Amino acid sequence: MANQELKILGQDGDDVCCEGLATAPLDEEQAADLAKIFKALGDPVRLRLMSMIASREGGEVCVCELTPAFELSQPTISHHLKLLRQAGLIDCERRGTWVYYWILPTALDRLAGFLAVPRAAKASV
Amino acid sequence: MANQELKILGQDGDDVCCEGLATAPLDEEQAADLAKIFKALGDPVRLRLMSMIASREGGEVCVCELTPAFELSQPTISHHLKLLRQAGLIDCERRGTWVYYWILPTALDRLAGFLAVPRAAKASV
DNA sequence: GGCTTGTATTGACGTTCATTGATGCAACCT
DNA sequence: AGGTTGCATCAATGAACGTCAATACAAGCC
Repeated sequence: MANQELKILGQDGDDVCCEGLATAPLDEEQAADLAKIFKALGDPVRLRLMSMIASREGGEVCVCELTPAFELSQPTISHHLKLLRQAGLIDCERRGTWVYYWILPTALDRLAGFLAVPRAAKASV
Repeated sequence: MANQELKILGQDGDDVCCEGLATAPLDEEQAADLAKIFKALGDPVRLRLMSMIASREGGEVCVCELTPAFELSQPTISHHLKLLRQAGLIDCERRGTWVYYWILPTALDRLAGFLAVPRAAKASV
């Protein structure tokens, strides 16, 4: 269950993580990889899921606590969780009857680093 | 031309920018606002446009330099630039015949700050 | 004025996405 | 074994998205 996420930025080979948005123009492959992750965050339900999980004391949340927070069907929440997992943003584990999700902070850190604009590029504002 | 972007995070009123992803669960409105911005970044063409503009010496790029970098029609590039502008990520100005685009670093900084996960939430990894 | 070049907008089309009800699978309980 | 609960997958549908050709608009040039 934990081995389904996509190959993520700079896991090996080309290293997207350490290059900022402003260091050099992205090539098509880098852009496609990153776009998948941003797209995963580009939905209000998924952003709320992320924040619900990330802000959780202990770092883990049971699906049974996430689903009732939305006025959406259970399959829909399950679908969004799957997309976040495929983007490498969260992971999960089954423990008995319940499934627990947690954030993968490394992915978030890489995104944050990617977005941080070096001072040079800020001069024009 | 410069006054069309959406009302952005924490421009006034509710302040999304200073709350991290992990500080508290997002409410629906905050999530919807942020999702628009992440969605704007969730396309490879738009990410490449962003990096081409951001990595540009001087911080400004003419559309006439962006369009030929893609195997896409000129209206398509124009459409993507419009979406980025509506998300508050870039702005533009017409100077004579040409239109120049530049990055709005504040928006990127806010996103980066939002994604930076506090140490507490990282313990579980 | 009319012509040319650069950019934005419109309208249409095919694809992808979010959502749901129905169903399947896993784990517990009696 | 049978029943129940938690979660994932499937198949279908309507909405949103990316793309383009055609067109419109803006600015410079003749």
